[in-house]
Amino acid sequence: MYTAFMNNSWEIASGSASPASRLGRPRSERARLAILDAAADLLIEGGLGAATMEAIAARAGVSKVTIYKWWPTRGAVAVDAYFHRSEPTNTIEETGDLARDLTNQLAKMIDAFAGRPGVVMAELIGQAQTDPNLAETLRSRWLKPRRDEAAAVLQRSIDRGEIRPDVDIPALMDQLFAPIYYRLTMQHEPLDEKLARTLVRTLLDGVRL
Amino acid sequence: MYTAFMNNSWEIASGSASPASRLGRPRSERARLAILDAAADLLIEGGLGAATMEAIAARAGVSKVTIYKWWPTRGAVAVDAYFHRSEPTNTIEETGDLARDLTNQLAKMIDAFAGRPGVVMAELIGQAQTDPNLAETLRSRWLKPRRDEAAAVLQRSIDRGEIRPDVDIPALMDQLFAPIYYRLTMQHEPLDEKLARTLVRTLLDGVRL
Amino acid sequence: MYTAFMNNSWEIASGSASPASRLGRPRSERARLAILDAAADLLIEGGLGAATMEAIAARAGVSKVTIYKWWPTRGAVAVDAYFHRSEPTNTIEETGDLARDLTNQLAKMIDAFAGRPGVVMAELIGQAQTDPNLAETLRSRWLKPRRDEAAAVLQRSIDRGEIRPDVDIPALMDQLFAPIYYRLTMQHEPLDEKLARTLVRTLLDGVRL
Amino acid sequence: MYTAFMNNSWEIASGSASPASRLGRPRSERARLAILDAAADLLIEGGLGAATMEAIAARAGVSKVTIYKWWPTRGAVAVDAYFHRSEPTNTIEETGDLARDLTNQLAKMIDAFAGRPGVVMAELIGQAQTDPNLAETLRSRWLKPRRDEAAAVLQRSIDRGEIRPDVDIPALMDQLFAPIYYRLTMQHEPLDEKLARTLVRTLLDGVRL
DNA sequence: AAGTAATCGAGACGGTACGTCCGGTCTTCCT
DNA sequence: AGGAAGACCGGACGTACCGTCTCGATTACTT
Repeated sequence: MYTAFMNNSWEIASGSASPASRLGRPRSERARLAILDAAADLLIEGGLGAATMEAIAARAGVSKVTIYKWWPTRGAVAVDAYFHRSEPTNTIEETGDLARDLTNQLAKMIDAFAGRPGVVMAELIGQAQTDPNLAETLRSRWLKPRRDEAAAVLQRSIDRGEIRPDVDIPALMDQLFAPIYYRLTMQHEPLDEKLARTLVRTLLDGVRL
Repeated sequence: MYTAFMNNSWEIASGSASPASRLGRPRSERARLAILDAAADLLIEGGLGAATMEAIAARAGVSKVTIYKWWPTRGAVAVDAYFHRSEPTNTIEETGDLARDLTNQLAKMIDAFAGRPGVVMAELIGQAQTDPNLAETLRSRWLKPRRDEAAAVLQRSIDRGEIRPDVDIPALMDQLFAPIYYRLTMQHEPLDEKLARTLVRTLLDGVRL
Repeated sequence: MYTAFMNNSWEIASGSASPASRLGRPRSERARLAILDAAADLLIEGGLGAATMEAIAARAGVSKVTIYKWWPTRGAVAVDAYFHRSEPTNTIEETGDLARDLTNQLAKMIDAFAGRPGVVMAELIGQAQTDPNLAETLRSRWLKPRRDEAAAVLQRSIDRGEIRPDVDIPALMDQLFAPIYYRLTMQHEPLDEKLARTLVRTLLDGVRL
Repeated sequence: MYTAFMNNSWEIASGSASPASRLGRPRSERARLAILDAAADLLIEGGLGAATMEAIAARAGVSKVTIYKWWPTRGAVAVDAYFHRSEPTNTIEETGDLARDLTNQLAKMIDAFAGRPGVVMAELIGQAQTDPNLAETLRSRWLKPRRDEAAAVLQRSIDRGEIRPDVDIPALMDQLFAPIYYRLTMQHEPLDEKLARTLVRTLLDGVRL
């Protein structure tokens, strides 16, 4: 688990780090940012294939060892770089209208996957198939927050008595989110915002006459 | 497009081979099978990472050039090897009970993804993110046949007047199949046959009270 | 020994070939010439390195097997091709003036080694270091005729009483010819016709005061 | 020019190494020697053909990249390995007797070319026909020192008034040394020490009655 | 005319080595 | 102790030729 690395900023920010960490030369924040920026640039320009450890090190003006010191695999640097650039946009305002709120969240995600960032996310997911650390990071830092948020919206709707109380919430989440990732990775159908409305409507009302 | 390579058996079987193809030493069927078997074995044993061109060549007792002659990338060999082992099982009997038929098909797919073959498929999907040929082959040889079959089942149900005639069939297909691939690749929830029933039920009836 | 192959033209010309050779399809003279021409062209254009069996076959419009049928190594084809283009020029007129006759022969050889043919000969000699067949062919078809001719000139001079009768003729031949090959292959000094005069003069008169 | 590589030991020995060269991990002397030893062994055992980059790397327990880092071609490694084993023996004592001194030097060279080392040298010369770097190295590190030494001996003899002062010294050098290389590479006559005496005698006194 | 035999083109094949790339690890000195 | 520089081993890559091997087609001579 290298999620610890993600918390570095936090550890550094907090003044009361463990006494052991106060020995020797402190970690260079300059190097950390240079690495993340270099990796992010490479990801955007040439995808995951271009973001080799060597290329990142060269571009960041940093030695390879420094990268390995803080991130175990190239996938780890890549996710961090991805979030370094695009994390902020993940909260959503809730109106109380279930269909509208869910549609909004899906549309926001579809929008975030347009263009290069979508390609990069697809490649990260691809890489995660052979990199368990990367998979775990994607789950905990990307998927879970979004699922939790939607699940909360749904739960509140259940509480309001709009939804059958016996539903399988994780399965519902999948029926909402999975098609987006599926189209992102398989490219068999276009990934546009119309999809958001269709998914929510079918989920709520079904297709049976 | 290397899908042409997949059709070799078909092309050869059909009597109308191009006259040019009768010149020179014919392709060695022995080598073709040895390659596919070696690749399939390696995939099962060690995943896509183990199915190196060199390893396949060594195990098949074949030269690397012979592989490159017929498949452009290791992904290409891998899909062919995957299908070489597992293609037959894809048709489904139709009973006329929509829910039952769809559930059966999903359950069959979930079953096919249990164990090593599921891991391999996940890795193939992962690899497809950086290998457009592989992506295209997966779409045309794996996804499409299954989607087409389910779509036909759904269409007949529409014709029988059981389903709203204005539904977005591709989106429905995604709401059925995508969660399976999503759980296969992201591993955030278990992929078991209970999921099949839940997906179909929600799709047909919705969750609204 | 593939010197037999060199005699092919002779064998073909002579009507009374061995009875065994009269069975089956006769050797294609067209292919033989196409091969030699292709090889010679490649030698001139890109040296021995360019005259691969595959390149020769492709350029001659001939299958590789046909070449291997008649020549065992690429060196063999190369010498034959070299002679195919440049053999005629090797006889010399004798005037009876020893110094003049020897100088003429050396000068002629130096001239033959100017430009690309010299480079090709150097490469053939180079290749002969690891190809015994090629070495033997060079000795018997190139070196020996020239040495024999010069040796005969020298012998007649001995008979005329101009030269010490106890000389080591092979060593004399080497002291005349070797410097030319040495400069051709080592390139440490220019290979020009002035060298011919110097070599002959020193050989005849020595350098002692 | 990779002769620079040959001088590494010298450059390192000299105290004035460039400041840049003190950065990073220093070159591994262990690897350098392992490579040269492995190459020399392979040369002796199987000639230049056996001294592939892969074989050298495997035998030296070194990666191919490390070899390519310091030597551009296999010829380059081969010469270095050759000299690594046999360089020391090249100086000669001078007695003041011209014939004797020259004969001694030639005999020493003939002796050095007996057995496997002679074969290897012949192959190096052969390879040099298509490898300009190798050719240059042979000239500067092998031929030139020996020619310079003999030329100095000759010059002193001229100074003593024993030899015609107008002689073409390079041509004389060739008439002495070339026959040895010629017999080494063409194998048309035996290369024994008797040749040394014959060459010197003819050079000094000529053959004219 | 049918049969026999060798040749030829095309091109697939196993094999060896090539020169390169990247991953991870290491060693050195500098800060 | 952290970091930049960079050398190092290992493994795989994709390519070039080699020499061998099928094929089917052609071209003679022999019955």
